[in-house]
Amino acid sequence: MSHTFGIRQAQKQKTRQALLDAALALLEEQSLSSLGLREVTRAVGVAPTAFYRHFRSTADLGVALVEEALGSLHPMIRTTVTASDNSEERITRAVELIARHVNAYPAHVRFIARERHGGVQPVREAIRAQLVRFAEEVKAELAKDPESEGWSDDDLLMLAHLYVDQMLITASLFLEALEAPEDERERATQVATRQMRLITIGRHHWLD
Amino acid sequence: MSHTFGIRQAQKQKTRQALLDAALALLEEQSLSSLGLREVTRAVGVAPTAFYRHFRSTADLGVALVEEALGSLHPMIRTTVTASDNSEERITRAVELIARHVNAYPAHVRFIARERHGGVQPVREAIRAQLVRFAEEVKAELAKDPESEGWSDDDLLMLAHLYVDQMLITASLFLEALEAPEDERERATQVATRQMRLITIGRHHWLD
DNA sequence: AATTACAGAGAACAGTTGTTAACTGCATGG
DNA sequence: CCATGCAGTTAACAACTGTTCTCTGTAATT
Repeated sequence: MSHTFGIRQAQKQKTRQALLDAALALLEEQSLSSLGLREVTRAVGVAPTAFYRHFRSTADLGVALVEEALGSLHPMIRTTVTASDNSEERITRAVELIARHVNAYPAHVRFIARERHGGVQPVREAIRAQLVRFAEEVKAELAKDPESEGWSDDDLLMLAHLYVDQMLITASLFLEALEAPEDERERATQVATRQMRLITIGRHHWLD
Repeated sequence: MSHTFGIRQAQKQKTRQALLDAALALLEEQSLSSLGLREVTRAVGVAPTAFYRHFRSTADLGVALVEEALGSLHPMIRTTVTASDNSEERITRAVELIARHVNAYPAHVRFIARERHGGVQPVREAIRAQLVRFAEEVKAELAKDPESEGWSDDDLLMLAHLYVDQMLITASLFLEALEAPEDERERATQVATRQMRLITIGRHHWLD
């Protein structure tokens, strides 16, 4: 589908992306449920009616933003949990990776954190579905680890969700400290690392 | 201040509360940043301009809602962490307490979860400040526990924040399952309990 | 070369919004 | 008992919203 890219299709996708970018920028200071269609088109510089050529409504645009934002988050989560010899090293690497991602895509992270419990139901559901997929991937990755021997499927999924939620909390923590002085960001890193470590310790002794 | 309650003051507080209640109800299907002043007054049945007698803006009303919502959450959190002999029993009691609170004040819980990362800065900050206070209380309660011997202040606070965040996650999980069939709510309880248990295990072995 | 498809523009609509001003009625304090 | 304070009303404003319909230019198809 859509393998043939004429000038036409290219231009359409270009303004579509411009609408998504403008919306994401506007959403730094408000929620999706208050984002106006005209507001977005005005920021892009196109007529309000052009919006309908790409999205049914701002809620529809929001769902598209979920795909974009969590699409970019996808590789991060997988790498985070990938097994390595030293588990302490894995933790610090994971936290650093999250910090790096927040620095690279702050608007995406903010959008997900904000709209996960936001006022637009289709968007909430889209985020929830993606997070469930993430948790399943994390579970599969955890299952490979020899440390997961004797774990039930339910417990693995429970731990996976705990990790996913903890990642979001950490990302949101870094986001709040984005423009803060260096020492506060360092403090955030320390807290996140220790929380992750405590969870990992709990994982080690789960089967006692 | 305001110990003398004439008929006048009583009526004022009555409509003020009516505005808060109406706003909270309207916020079940949208975010605060899209809540209109007229929308609220219409729901209460007063003139739009009456709004200004109580709040400067809807953001101001939001801050007031934070106090109300987290005021009712306050006793819950304290009881949750209160020490008891059996730590397993403490966990199930805590989870049950959260479930009970969500059932009793679903709108409050939804509001906090939604606006914690929402689009209105003063409200975000108010929630953050309250959660910091909660974490400090939890830390103080944890410090009393003989199990906290040898823990640094930083680590106690780190654990306290982990507990507070986990409570919010659990509350939000119960909220999503509020009108779901019984078996899904039971599953939510199981997941929440086991996550809490894993954290507690990590806490037990922290000083190894 | 002629025809079609379609992204985007333009204008107009009914309805909504926040905010200001001047008012009314009544509980309160002197 | 009278004067003041103030919660709530009424009316009006300019600005904004989402949506519909009609139109235009041009890339794609035949």
